[in-house]
Amino acid sequence: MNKNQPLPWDHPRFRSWIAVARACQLMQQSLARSLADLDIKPPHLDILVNLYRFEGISQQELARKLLVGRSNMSMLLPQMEKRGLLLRSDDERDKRVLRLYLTPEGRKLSEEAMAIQTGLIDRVLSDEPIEQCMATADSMERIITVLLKDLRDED
Amino acid sequence: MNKNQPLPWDHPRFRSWIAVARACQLMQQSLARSLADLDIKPPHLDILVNLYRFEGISQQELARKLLVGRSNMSMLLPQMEKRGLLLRSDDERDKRVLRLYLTPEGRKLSEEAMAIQTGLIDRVLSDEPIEQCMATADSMERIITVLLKDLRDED
DNA sequence: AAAAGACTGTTCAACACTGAACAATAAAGT
DNA sequence: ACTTTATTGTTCAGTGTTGAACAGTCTTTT
Repeated sequence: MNKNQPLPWDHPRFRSWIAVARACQLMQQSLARSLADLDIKPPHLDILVNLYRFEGISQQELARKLLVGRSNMSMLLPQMEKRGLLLRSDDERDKRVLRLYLTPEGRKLSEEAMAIQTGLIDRVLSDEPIEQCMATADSMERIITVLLKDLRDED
Repeated sequence: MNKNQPLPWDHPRFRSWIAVARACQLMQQSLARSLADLDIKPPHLDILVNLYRFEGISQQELARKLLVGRSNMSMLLPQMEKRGLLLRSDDERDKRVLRLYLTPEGRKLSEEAMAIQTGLIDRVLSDEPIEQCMATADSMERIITVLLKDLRDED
């Protein structure tokens, strides 16, 4: 029976991925706590970071980058807009889309939040050699490519 | 300004971790689709795998392993019990705890689900050299240790 | 032009997860 | 023995996320 169905935890790639998933889950929880001081949660941070980097992005593009549904953005963004963190302005060329911009206040909060995130990552990864980090990054980017390709093929 | 606040994406460990998180998110979504055939979701799989491995575990211990709240188990387990996948039997030494056991049906479903998960991981990671996988696993396990220590220190 | 199809953002009902309050039980302190 | 403190599992209200249905706008086809 163990011949027909070898136990997954004897499988190196399986073990390896389980560790990745667990680490991610824990990091997410830790990040959530660290961000509580700024009164935002990880999803808000993801939004802020992407607006910081890609000014004028649309809600749709943002949702795609974050791998979430459009409806999710429709819930979070107005709430962040009311809080004065960002602006949603009509695109004149295409009246369907809303283009997103950080306010100065949003930009400031983004920087604080990114500092917290970077600090956390730095502290937790401080024992990992930099070459190992880069090698892992390369691996993960290849994996992301494969998975994104899967995703597109299913439509 | 870039001196005072260097942009995170120029920071190797940051970039590296973002890639890890993204890969995880995508893998989770892909797994959810693959599991749909068996009519279960990733949280159910996590439960099944742990019951498969640690027979007679309590709900509390299970929740701790999965890094979720006890209330979560109180929601999912009765529902899986009704489906005939597992049994919750009283512990005689301590009448507070419920000990969890897979039924034969649950065991069968677990094996099918694990086969699906292993297959997915294998396919997606097939291009990654095995040594790289092991090195990443070591990294991640160190990271997990650090984060779990954090978690304990906060109580 | 007109019609058909595609795309963007919104709404809503369904479901998932959490943390706090709770009841039952066990363990420790007095 | 009795009281206090801890632990286990449950319930519930609050919050987050999703996918489907929808209205408004563009694009393509005819």
